Amino acid sequence: MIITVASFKGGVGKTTTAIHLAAFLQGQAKTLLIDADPNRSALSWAQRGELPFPVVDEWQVDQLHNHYHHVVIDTQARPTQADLATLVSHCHLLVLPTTPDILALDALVLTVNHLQQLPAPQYQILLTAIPPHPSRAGDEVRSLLQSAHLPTFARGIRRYAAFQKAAQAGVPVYGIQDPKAEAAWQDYKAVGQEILTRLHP
Amino acid sequence: MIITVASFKGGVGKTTTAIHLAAFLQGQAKTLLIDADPNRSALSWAQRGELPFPVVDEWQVDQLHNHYHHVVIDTQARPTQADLATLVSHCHLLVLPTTPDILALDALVLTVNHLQQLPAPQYQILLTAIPPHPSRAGDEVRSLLQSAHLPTFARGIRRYAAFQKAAQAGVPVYGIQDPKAEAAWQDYKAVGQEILTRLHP
Amino acid sequence: MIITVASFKGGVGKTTTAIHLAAFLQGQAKTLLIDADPNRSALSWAQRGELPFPVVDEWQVDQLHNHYHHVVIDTQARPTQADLATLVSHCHLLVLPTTPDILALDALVLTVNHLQQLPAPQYQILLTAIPPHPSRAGDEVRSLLQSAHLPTFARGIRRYAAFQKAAQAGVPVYGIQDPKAEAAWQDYKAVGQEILTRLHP
Amino acid sequence: MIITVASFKGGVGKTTTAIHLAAFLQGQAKTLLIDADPNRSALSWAQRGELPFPVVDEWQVDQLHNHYHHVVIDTQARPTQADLATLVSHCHLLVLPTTPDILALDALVLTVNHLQQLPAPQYQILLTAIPPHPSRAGDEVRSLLQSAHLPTFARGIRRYAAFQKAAQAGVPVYGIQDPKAEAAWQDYKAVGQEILTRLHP
DNA sequence: TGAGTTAGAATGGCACCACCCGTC
DNA sequence: GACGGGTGGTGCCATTCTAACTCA
Repeated sequence: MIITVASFKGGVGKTTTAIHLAAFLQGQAKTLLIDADPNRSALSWAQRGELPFPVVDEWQVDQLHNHYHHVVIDTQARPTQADLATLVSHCHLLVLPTTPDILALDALVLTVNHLQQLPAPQYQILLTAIPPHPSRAGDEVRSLLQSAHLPTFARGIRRYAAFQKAAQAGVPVYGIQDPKAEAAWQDYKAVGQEILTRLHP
Repeated sequence: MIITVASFKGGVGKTTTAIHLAAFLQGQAKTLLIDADPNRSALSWAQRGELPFPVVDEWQVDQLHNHYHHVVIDTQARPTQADLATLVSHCHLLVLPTTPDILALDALVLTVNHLQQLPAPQYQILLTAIPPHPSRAGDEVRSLLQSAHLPTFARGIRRYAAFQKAAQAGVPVYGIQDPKAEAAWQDYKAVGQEILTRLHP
Repeated sequence: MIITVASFKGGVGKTTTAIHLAAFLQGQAKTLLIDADPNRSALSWAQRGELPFPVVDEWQVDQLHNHYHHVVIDTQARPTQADLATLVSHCHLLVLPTTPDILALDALVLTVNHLQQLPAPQYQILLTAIPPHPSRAGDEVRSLLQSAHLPTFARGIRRYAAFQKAAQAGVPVYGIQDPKAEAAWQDYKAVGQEILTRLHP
Repeated sequence: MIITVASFKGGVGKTTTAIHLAAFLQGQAKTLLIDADPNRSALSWAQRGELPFPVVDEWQVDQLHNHYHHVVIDTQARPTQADLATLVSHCHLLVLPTTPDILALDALVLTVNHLQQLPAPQYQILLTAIPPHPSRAGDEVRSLLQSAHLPTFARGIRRYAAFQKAAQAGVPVYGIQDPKAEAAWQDYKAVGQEILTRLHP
């Protein structure tokens, strides 16, 4: 199973999402994370600590990826139209993380417009960095997306300082000392479940 | 005076910074904002409401920019090394917004490394989206940057929902109804002052 | 029903206990609190704000107390042996608040020794200001008291800043703005229940 | 030098203060602690373990106290006006421990009112059982006392479980095994220093 | 090898702040 | 429109338990 994570805009938790989806899938079967983002964020995350799956850059892929059951790809931000077509055609699901704010939604709309010109694109939008109650930004954006009939994960990822600590420590969020680490990990586990039920009903 | 805003990573408040620095400079003299980001975030911000200065894309620049005293340029994310050289050589100050988190700092280091290979680059780092007390992420990252002798604005921009509302309303942050709108605007005004005293001591 | 609150040692929550037991009983029937402590703590508590029952000093009692169903008496600290005998013989239950520390227990032992020389004294010990987990001071002292066959309330009162705020505001603890106000009140409600089931089985 | 410790209200650390001031003074010269509190808390403290100075009750005083350079007296709680006059006139300094809460302050005000009717009373207020950060109860009460021009020790005594352990073990706080024992002892040492500089400038 | 010492995990109370939603 | 209640995230501290580590 190949999961690609992409977004037009940076800073929306693309790398965090790739890492934690890979961590979830690793719980099911051998998983590989390919860091195709020129910033090499996922690689430096892995370098600072230890992740339960290997992380490689896109040049090391050929000799490896048929040893793995699942592959998660962290792509560069702002893919071109052509890039998008390639991405979509080579994966089972394209995950589009976005924060619940106007600027990110703007960029999301551009991406989706491009996607919908492709034949039967498999993609799903993931709301990330959702601010805590009483902000309703998360709910508002979700219902907005749903009313636009855009495929969105039912579960979103809340904004927790635990994710920052995890990035700093170089581990998945469940590996750090934080009162909200468990809740943060549950969010990604729920999203991982949604992916599994979508692709293997 | 030409101010360029750039960053390797998206989602760090690049567009917000460009808009509010332009709003500040407009208070001194006629100012133009050039939106050179392919996402056209600044343009869509302007389109949703009204900004006190004109916003144009990079193709409309030639016939305009000598009518203006100040020009702020919102560049695309992830400029190449060559792009950076061009940006730096054509402006009086390069502003590098960054959020106080590891992933953004990673990208910042790449940018700065590139910059320091250029002759006498004029740039300054701006901390944005600083989480509220009791988080000390802002202070920690600032002292980290200072201990690395990187030029950093003394004032940072705090994370306020008011900025989201401003983006949605298409106005600068002082133009919206929000208890923290004033504080948010003060942050950018202080940064604008720092720029003025740096460039016109 | 007449409840007397007494202790050899001050600072163990005697006044707080008297006030909150009266507040609980007021929920059942008309209740009067008599402040017989020379420090007049209960009266000054009532004066700072508003309590749901009247508070009077011991000189105002005669003309009043037959209008009330329940009477709670806050006595002075360090009653003499003779005082104790009088107290016990004129109430249905003597409540002895004590904090879970050695110095308070010392004083408690003196009180209890005196009490046990009286015929069939009705009294029960209430643990107050119990420090939070992981301190086990509360549990340790409770089992110590039980192993000495001293009648002790099953529920203790935990140490919460909410009680201080309540004293300052002049209201019962449920009347203030504090995240732990509800838990604090539940403690006293449970103790009140224990009293009711003891006296009206 | 004769130091008397008194308070209208119990449970504010009167005995703990007397013991630790005596322990401090013992470091300067031979010191005697007179336990005049009917609860005999200091005596039972001494009995449970070993203190570096003798503790006697008020009946054993006559034949002893001229052998000692310093004498600390732990008085009973709630002295009458007459008691207070006697206490003040027979000591060099009256130390009034109080916890930073409204009920204790109430009692303190009564004491101070009585004191100020005496000629040139030498007394100083000591804040005890100060709750830890982030509570600011200690600071608030101290500035309140200072704004009322009441003589207050600059250093307060923080609330530490170490004091309970010390009482249980029958030793001064520095004699027990506890991570905060040293900090607790420093608090009293600082207060002792303040006394010395006040009385022997 | 055993005992004392220290380092870290876990827990809970607390204050602060940002945010939304009522009321006045 | 300002103000207060309510909610939730975050950091900090005190405390205890456990585990590792040192020293005799």
